[in-house]
Amino acid sequence: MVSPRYNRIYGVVRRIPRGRVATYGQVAELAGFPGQARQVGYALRALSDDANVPWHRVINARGELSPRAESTSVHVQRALLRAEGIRFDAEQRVSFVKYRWKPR
DNA sequence: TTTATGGCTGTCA
DNA sequence: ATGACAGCCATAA
Repeated sequence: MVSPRYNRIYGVVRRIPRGRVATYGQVAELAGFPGQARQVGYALRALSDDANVPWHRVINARGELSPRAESTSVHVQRALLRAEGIRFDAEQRVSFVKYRWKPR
């Protein structure tokens, strides 16, 4: 059994459409925990592999992928995003103007 | 209970 | 543009 906030966070992440990205802060806010972006990171970190959550669509406020314990994960994440049609610039950053998820 | 550590973020030098 | 700092607070030990 997981804590309610985690479920809340997972729910928000699941709403991110394909080909779009959201920041940790944004997810935190939508989940009802403004300013707690870090907790979002923890929630995603604790996420099991078989869980149906597109964790790769969540990136940091700079438009970059957040490095995790596993150094390979960044590489994987980037591959997943590109597979969804998201482009990276020379700095390996995502354009929020184009891909930022705008929930209504 | 106290400490240390984080897949973050905004501000300032 | 890059680096340092300070808040947010849940987990693990």
